[in-house]
Amino acid sequence: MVRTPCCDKTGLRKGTWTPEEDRKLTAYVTRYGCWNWRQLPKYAGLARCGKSCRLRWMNYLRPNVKRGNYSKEEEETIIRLHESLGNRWSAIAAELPGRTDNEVKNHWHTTLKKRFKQKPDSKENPEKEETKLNNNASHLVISSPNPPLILESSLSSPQPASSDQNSSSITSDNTVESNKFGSVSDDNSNSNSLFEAYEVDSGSFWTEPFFSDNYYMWSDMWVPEFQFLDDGEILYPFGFCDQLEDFNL
DNA sequence: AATGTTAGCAACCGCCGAAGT
DNA sequence: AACTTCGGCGGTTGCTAACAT
Repeated sequence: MVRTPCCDKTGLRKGTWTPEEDRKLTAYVTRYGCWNWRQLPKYAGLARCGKSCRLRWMNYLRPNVKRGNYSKEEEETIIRLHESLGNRWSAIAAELPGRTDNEVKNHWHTTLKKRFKQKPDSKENPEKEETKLNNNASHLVISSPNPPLILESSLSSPQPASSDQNSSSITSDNTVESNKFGSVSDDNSNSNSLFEAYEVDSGSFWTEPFFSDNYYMWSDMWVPEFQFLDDGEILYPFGFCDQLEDFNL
């Protein structure tokens, strides 16, 4: 079987993303969604392979991606799930709202593994114990922790991570389940609040991100005035959500 | 201050399974 | 059934800032 290479070796950029590339990708995905990652860079005006765009969006640009220090609870969750699941980083990350598999993996390798090694009774590469995987369902039931955990299987499209404010996650069957981190914060001052407000108002944003009648018109697409801050945060413009609704997104 | 080493993280690579043709 | 395409995943690499000498 011959597979086409994921990257055209000629003319495609590699390496660190520039703010301009971030802006283009964010603007495009925000408006049109990720209808086809391989085709997307062409329409978004990016000299990147689709995989690179997907990775950048999922791990960095996507709204609600939580960055910065891990809480004690998050670290304990990673350690506990790693004991149960092994290196199934996407499944572990699914239990940590806002964290990506890449970030969880990095944190494990850079921090937690060393700490883990210091404990003589810890298992470095534990067998995957008693994981029951239902191939048809979206839930993975782990019977070792008590109470049993129900993990979402990896989602195929950009899924808004649950907000810190409501400490809940949206399951694939559109039910909302509270997560075990529990504490509800009243702090609405963080920079994600604008986007989160939009998510609440428009459930179709992630499920109907693409309208086919003019998706090809990237050259005249509306590009909001994003501000990319030094720490990686993105400030969405005032009225951004209203404008999205005007586009029937 | 200069150089070497380490840690942390962003990004790439290659493989796999699912879905489509 | 065979092949192709795509999204997703985990392993790995390479860059850079921080730290040590």
